[in-house]
Amino acid sequence: MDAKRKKYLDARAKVLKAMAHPSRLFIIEELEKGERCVCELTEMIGADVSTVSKHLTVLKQAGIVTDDKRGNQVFYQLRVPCILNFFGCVESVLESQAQDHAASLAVGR
Amino acid sequence: MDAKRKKYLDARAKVLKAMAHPSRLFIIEELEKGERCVCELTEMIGADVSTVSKHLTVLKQAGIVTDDKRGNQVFYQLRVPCILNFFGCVESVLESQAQDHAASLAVGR
DNA sequence: TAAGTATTTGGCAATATGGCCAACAAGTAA
DNA sequence: TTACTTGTTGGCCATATTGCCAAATACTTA
Repeated sequence: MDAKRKKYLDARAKVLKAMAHPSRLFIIEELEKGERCVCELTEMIGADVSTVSKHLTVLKQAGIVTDDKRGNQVFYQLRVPCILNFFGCVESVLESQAQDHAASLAVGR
Repeated sequence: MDAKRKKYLDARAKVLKAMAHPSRLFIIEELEKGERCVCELTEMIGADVSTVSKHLTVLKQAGIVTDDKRGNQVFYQLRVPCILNFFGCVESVLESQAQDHAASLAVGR
């Protein structure tokens, strides 16, 4: 694997890694509906504000969201609108797992 | 966030997490072309066989690949053919980052 | 059976992640 | 100014990840 290929893979892995956490997926899905301030997301997630803020930093550094401070609050928004189409394939993976599980139950394994 | 939503997010995060590593992305891209044995992947990645084997275990447990032992060798294949379409959006994120970077250079920031 | 090849597993060390609390920064309002 | 609200940052701890080596397992072939 040459250096160019490695760089390509590193960049893509970084974006996926930023998405690969339940709270961060939640944030992404929520921002699909429109911008949200940190306090709203914190309320919905039910973790400490500092925790949510750090998740948002991860998403921002990965280039997935941008922020906009207005008065007291900071509003986050999705930077790339397609981000959720992205999940069609994750669904397929999950569905095929479910099928396997059903099949193994039927066979009695 | 209710229990059902949490379960949904956990399942999707798990699949993304399994993909979020350069060597595992490499494996996924390589398997798009057809099945490969562990020794071929190891050769291409240039890490220890045991390391590659563990990456494959991660992908298998996430439901992304399946394995098939034939004789001495174990061949891995993608379980879900769409897995690479999946990357259109990652590309968008990376491109928008690149644009920002170019813009900030132009402005002299 | 003995030796060789392919792969997985266990163990360990280094590093990264996630989440909480406390402290700080910035804005608003009394 | 003082007090309050919203967010971010630093510190700390528990846990997870990654990667290597060594050992074990499974097949094949001499």
